[in-house]
Amino acid sequence: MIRTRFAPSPTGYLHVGGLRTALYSYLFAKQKGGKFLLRIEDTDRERFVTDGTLNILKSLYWAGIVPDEGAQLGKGDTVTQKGKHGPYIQSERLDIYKEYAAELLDAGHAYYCFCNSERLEQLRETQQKNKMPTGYDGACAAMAPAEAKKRVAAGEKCVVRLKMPKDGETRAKDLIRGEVVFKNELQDDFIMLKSDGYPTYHLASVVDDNAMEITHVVRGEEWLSSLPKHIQLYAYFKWEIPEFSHLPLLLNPDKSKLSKRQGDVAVEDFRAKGYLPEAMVNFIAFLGWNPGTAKEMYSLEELVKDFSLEKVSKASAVFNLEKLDWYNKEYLRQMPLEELAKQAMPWFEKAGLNPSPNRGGARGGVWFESVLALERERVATLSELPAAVKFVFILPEYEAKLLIWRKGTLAEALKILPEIKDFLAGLKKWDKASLEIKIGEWIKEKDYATGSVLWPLRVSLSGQENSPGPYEIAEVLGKDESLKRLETAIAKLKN
RNA sequence: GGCCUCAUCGUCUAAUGGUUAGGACAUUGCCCUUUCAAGGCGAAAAUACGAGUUCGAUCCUCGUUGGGGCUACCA
Repeated sequence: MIRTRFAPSPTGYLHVGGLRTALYSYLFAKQKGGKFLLRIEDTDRERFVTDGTLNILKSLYWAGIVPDEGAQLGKGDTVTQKGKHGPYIQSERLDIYKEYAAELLDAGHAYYCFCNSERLEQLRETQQKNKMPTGYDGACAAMAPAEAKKRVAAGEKCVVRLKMPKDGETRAKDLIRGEVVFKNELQDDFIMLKSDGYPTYHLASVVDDNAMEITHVVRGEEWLSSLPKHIQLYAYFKWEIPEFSHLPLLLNPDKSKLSKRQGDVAVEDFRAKGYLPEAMVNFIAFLGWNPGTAKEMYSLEELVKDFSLEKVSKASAVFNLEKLDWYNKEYLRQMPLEELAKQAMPWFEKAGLNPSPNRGGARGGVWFESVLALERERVATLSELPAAVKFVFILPEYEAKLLIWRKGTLAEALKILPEIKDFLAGLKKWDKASLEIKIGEWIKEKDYATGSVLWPLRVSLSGQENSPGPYEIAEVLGKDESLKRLETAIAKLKN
């Protein structure tokens, strides 16, 4: 049984890079009929953020990535846990890490270290100055275990370091990169248990991945350098080593490391901007992976079918929003109107536009859908929708000269607008299709240039230079409102 | 500085030891058209550089350059 995990730290929000890591991990597990779990790595008490876990959970669920096991989003926005390998929150597993650390201590694979940060800092400085590789010099490794124990018992502050072999090399397999080789002489004895009793990432993640029976570790490339540490831990514990996949990182448009300074990096920011989860997932999935076919639109289900870790590219990818906009537009167009109305509703409330005014007669709630249909193909995000259709709710202020077609004249507009208004007033059927036919016939009969009628008509109805066509606007506005707006336009021209 | 790692159009990427180096987004031209959007048909745009292997390298090897990661009692 394949088991993968996503193991974020609750330091605030879910990063888009994290979303991709979670996604790839999820896709791989689902494709193989395995399980995807969520573990919370909250071993850094300084960076801990209270609602961090909740925020991550919300973003993950929003994207449709729901863990089978581990931390879950519970009712009423709470964090719950599910599964037999728990707890899945590392701060609740402190005793477990201590036990394993003790085991390594007893076996002589680890030792207490009493060096203070001043000494370590100085050591690092000298090493840098002498162009030496930096790292702990192993000073405390020489201390007799009995003495070390005595000092610990006396309450002296200390950490626990792992003894790393200093000769030969460590070879590891990575599903994306192939074999990776590290020289052991460069490996220093790293800290696995901090002086506050919390484990570092290295110890905690290895212990947990083993305890939670993780078969495939999918994580960011920033972990590649510490892979030898983890391999050594597995070796000392005599545990089976999982398969590793280190994903390439995401970059800013200037190719620097993706940062908050150069734009949004939190998944919740994109959600707040009105991006759809389908678009976000599709876009993120294609940053570093593609099926090798021309197929661009992929639902989460389709990704589960076609995704493959081996096809993930090795090079880091620029996080370029232009394509996200395109994806979002596409999904906005594909979405059933009823669903769009549901999702757009909060945005209209926020904009102070009442989405269900007593308009459109018997059509009632369907009216809102027809309003959205007007502009859905012209906006990139949900958040742009209210402003785009505001003209339906409130006729914008506009200059009289806007009513004059670029190939027409004031006199012409002044002549045609009242005529078309009278003609429309006599019509019985008021839907887009019949309006289009009737008005078309009328124009032909009168032998007017199409634009000389449609332009002023459209501007009268929308009050805008750019807008959807006059027939569809007229249908949405209804006959009374349409005629009223024509009246207004004519009055404007006469002034 | 040291170590690890990566390198195809502006961006995401496809491809093979022999191709007109393909697609998508973005840009742009034309068409459609009352405007905008959409749509249709086009255009421009890349194998970082230098050696080597080879009849032939974008592809294999080495080097250079450039980017990124790590180098924390952060993850």
